[in-house]
Amino acid sequence: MTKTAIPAPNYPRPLTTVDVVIFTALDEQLQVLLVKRPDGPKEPFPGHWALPGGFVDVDKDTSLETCALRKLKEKTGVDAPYLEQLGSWGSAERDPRGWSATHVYFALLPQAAVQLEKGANAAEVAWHPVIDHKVKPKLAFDHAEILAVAIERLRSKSEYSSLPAYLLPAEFTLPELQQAYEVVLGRPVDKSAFRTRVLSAEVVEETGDQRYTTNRPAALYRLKQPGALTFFPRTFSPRKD
Amino acid sequence: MTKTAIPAPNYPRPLTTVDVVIFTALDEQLQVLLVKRPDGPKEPFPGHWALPGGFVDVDKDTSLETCALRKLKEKTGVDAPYLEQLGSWGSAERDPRGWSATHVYFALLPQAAVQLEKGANAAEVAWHPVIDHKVKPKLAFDHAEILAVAIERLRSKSEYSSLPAYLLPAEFTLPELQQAYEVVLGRPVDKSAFRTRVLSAEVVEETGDQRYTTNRPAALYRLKQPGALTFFPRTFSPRKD
DNA sequence: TTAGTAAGTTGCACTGTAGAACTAATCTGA
DNA sequence: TCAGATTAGTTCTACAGTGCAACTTACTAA
Repeated sequence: MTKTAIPAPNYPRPLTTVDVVIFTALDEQLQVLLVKRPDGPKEPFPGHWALPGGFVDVDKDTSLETCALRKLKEKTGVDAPYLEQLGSWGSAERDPRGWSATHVYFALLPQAAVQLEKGANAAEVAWHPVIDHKVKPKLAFDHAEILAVAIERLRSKSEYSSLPAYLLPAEFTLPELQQAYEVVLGRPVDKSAFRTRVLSAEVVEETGDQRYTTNRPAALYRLKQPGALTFFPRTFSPRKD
Repeated sequence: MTKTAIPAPNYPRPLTTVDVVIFTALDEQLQVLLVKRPDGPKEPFPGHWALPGGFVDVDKDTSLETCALRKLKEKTGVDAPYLEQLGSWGSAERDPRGWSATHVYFALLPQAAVQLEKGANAAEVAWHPVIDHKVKPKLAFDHAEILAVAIERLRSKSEYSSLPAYLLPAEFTLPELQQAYEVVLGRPVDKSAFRTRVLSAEVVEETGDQRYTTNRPAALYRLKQPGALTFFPRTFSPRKD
């Protein structure tokens, strides 16, 4: 409490939680991080898979976003190169412990960066492939609905922005970036159109190095504005003036 | 409490509120509905203008969205033809009464439908023109930041969707719709490109009637899918197959 | 009947994409 | 050392959607 504090009215308060939808690209598939909920008679959805998250700690967390970053770091051990708010879900019924509202964030991670934390109070943590806007296991709470919205947001935003680049490490080749788009969008993308789009939008810049694999080497690029999204030109396109 | 209820952990809980950003077009300007906060020593931001909103009532409100609809109706007396979640803001500092999280919705209304409620517990309620992503008065809490995000969302979504149509009554002419876009986007829009866009995207359908004013009458249209958004074709355009 | 005004159409240049066919650089195995 | 396979990257053409300007149409008002 600060010294300017004003007493709050005494209404009953909903439970406040934060959940994070964490995406990565692995085995040429879009995958999402899930945790297994603990067993026990007083636990909601015991043994179900769920999105990582939990209660806001009004002492530890100064804001919803720092709370999301904390939960992300607890499960993956990394800071996400991209974190965005997805929305919030709240109702009397979604949690058997009472009226609850959850604030959902989604993050994109390069697979290489991640070392899943299985120690301590972390229950089982695993990547699950996203197939047809869903994962295989039945999820706890309303997390299946939340996940579907997250996937839809990721897909639609990838149609006109640099978002899928955050599934890759800081340096990548254009064919790798194209594949990230294809994994997210779930369809092939034309090579030449893709290259002109990305290069003319000035999304990336060359590092000067090349990646040598089994065939012709590919030029390496990095994002011009790491952490930010670049948008491709849209309709109602800008006038000349 | 339902009979399947599970006891909730005893953490201290943040305050939970819902705010609504209500837009309309009036006098060829984008305008937003604001309410004046009550005066009093135990009131935060006394006398400041603020977005309409307030605490979630865990007895009256079954979900965040019904709570938003309730607050909308309290201030305007109407059901909004369009309501969408904008996001949530939560931190230890944003409200002097303690750690609070607000869930923000935004709504679009035709001016004609609205009759501002000034009676009862409603304080002063008024439309304020949006100029340069801001309103004139200094707003309470972090509402200036929230409003800026709402305006930005409205603008960017209007670039590629039928969103501005919800600023108009159910029946409208194409020049009226074009003007709604111009008010929201803050720039002129080419007439012929606009018409081909709107008509080929099948956003609207003719009612068969015409609006007679002082000159050549204009054909009346209505939305083909009232309540839903239609999107214009975007980049990475669909393949032929 | 004519002038004025707003609704609606037409034609052309320009931009960005889809698609396919091409060239370039490397590795592998004979 | 050279041929074939493979992946990186380029070029060319057709086409769709837009920006812009000039045009036609339908009404009102004097």
